[in-house]
Amino acid sequence: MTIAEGDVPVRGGRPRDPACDAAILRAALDVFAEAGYAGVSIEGVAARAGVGKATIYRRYANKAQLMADAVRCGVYVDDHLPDTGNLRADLMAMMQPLVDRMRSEDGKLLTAFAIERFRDAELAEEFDRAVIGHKRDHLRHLVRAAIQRGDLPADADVDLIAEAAPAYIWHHALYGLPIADNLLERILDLVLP
Amino acid sequence: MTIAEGDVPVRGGRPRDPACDAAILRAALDVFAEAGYAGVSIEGVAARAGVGKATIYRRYANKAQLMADAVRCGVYVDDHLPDTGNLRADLMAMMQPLVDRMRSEDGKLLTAFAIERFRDAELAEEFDRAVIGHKRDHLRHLVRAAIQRGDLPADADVDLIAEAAPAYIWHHALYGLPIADNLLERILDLVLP
Amino acid sequence: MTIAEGDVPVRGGRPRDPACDAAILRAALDVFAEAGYAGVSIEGVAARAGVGKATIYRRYANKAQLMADAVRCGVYVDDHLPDTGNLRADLMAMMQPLVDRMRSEDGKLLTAFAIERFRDAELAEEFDRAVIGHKRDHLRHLVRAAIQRGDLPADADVDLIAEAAPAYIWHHALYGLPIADNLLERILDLVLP
Amino acid sequence: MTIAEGDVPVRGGRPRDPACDAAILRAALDVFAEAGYAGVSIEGVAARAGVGKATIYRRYANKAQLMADAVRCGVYVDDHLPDTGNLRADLMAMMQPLVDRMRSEDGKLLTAFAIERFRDAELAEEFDRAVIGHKRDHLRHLVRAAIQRGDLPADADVDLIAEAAPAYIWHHALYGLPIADNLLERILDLVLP
DNA sequence: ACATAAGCGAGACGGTACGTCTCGTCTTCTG
DNA sequence: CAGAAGACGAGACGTACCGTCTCGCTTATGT
Repeated sequence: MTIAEGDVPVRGGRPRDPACDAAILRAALDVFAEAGYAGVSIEGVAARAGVGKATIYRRYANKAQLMADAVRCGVYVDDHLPDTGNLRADLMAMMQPLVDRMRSEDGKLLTAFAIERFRDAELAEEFDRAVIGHKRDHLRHLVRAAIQRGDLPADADVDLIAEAAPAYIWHHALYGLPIADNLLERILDLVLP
Repeated sequence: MTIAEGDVPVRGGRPRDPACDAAILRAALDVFAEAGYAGVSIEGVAARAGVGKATIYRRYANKAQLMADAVRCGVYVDDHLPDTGNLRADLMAMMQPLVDRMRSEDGKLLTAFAIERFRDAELAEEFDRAVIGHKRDHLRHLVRAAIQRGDLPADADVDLIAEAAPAYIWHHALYGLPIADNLLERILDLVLP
Repeated sequence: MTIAEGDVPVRGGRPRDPACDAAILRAALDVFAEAGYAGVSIEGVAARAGVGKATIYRRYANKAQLMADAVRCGVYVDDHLPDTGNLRADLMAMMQPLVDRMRSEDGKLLTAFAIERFRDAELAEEFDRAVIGHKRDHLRHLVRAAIQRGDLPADADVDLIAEAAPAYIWHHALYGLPIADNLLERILDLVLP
Repeated sequence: MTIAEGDVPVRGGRPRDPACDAAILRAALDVFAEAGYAGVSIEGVAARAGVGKATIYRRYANKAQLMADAVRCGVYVDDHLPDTGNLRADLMAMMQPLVDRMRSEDGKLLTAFAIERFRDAELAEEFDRAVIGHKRDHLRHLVRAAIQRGDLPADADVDLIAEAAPAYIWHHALYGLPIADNLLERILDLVLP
């Protein structure tokens, strides 16, 4: 499940070359890391990947979709959506990988991409659809389930609790505040009873 | 301090037409509001401003500089730093104006400016020094004072409480989440006891 | 052999569209005839031809090359280089078409182009390389062969005899002297024994 | 009669600075010599002359007029019309000065002037009336006189013989062919018996 | 003597065109 | 049929000049 549109195993004909998939994503991330989003061009990615332009356009409708998928596959891949019945543990499991990645070398890449995401409505939409959306939904689901269980009061603010970790983490990243190892724990200490 | 390069009034030659300065910035902001950053083109701005392209390039080296200045000029900031001894009231007084503007037409502009701030280290530094910095400091000061007064427990997480409102507000703005009228109250309900 | 650079059919890739070749040359000549060389702009030609600018620049490096080829293909095409062993007949066969064209409506166009050729070193070079050069060479070759055969004395002035027709014809055209039907015959009567 | 519009010493105001006239023409000719007609720009000439653009536009409406005047001022003509009864000697005496100047530094200038002459009907008429016209007439007169004397056969082609030297010389100049020292002699050898 | 009027260097102004680049689509050929 | 190669129409990029228009100054003349 690497390619956004899922695999379309059309019948007949030569199958898509998985080596191309990889080469394209690899090249896209490399170029982005070197030159920023504005410096990415489909032609450049194609050349670097040793691939024809059509081979990219056969997979992605445009640059935004390509980059959204590249970032997802390259640095965002933990698609684990835990649901153990322990809200705090589930939130930790979901968000700690993001904190870790933000503290690593990938942090800068991720932040740079996020910023581009804000500038380009198309890119934002693609990325939210492909990567962020169902995580956000799951966060809300976890909080609501906790209320149902009685672990949170009935009038708890579902949205704010669910968004707490992303909001604080990105706020730190964007404003260059240090992201401590225990940042996530402190956030949850603050917003969970 | 409107135009990026400062005023270089060199002597000799016809002076720059201030009406052009205004028309360019006005047009840049208009186009931006309609089409987003990616939708801004120098040619479009020039046409809309009724100005030659050279008249823009005489002032700005490229789109990035133009938009940085446009958005900077389109953003004003008020500077009220209340300190009444009531933490919740002070935080409300400080942050509600930001919420209000975010909900107004200016919201897009403010958000755009923030994004540019993230991209441009120089802009970031200048802006933090001139506008953000002492607000952030004051927020921390208010929280610490509340602890001192015993209004907050001694082990309260100063940084997270102080940053709560900005973090949530910008998070909502950047991710396009609706900013409700009572957003600030809900945030304070969550992070203050 | 319409396009200057010869056909470079490299393998792979979509081949150049011959319809574009034609549309471009047609449009270039039309615009030139209407507005003169100075009035020709690549953008105008592209628009008139219903073609992207890049499609022209893919074929010609600049306006000079385009116009050189356009004139060659449009009004200069008789690439017949006769060599029958009869000097006078060969010279007649080579040059009479030019005289005829000079006497026709195309004459003005041709003259206008020649003048531009003189003003623009780049255009001159392009045109000589693509159109004039091998004709000039062939003229010299014919005269030398005639000397070899003994049809001309051994000390005949190869260059002047070879250039006689072009020199007189262009002289008449440029100075607005009437170009008589039998001009070429009179020239050859004068310079051939 | 140096400046196109003649001198209009209207009353009042500061008079035109003759030093500017000179500097402009000087610079125009210099730039022309270095970069050719197409390489001349008013801005370049102004800069080289140390003069504002308006100071040029006050004198000439556009580049064509500037260059026409520049080249006109750079060209002088001598007016010796010999008639000794020796056709060959007279033709030599009339045309050798032109050959000599064509071989000198002035050659480019003369050629440039001729080209401008072809483009500008007004300039052409003026120049033919003032300079070329009676020379052309005199050439014909000399040839006809030679026929009368029996030095040329009765059916000699007056026009072609009379135009031979100008035609060949200008042909060489315009096409960049080398103009040899003995070019004129060779021409006369060819067209005179 | 001093207002009037124009010339002057400098350079901004609204434009046009340049030649380059990338976009996303479309053909053709090769494996 | 997938893939590489690359042509295609479209249109923005940043640059260079065009010819016009202020600026603040200088330089003669005509009262």
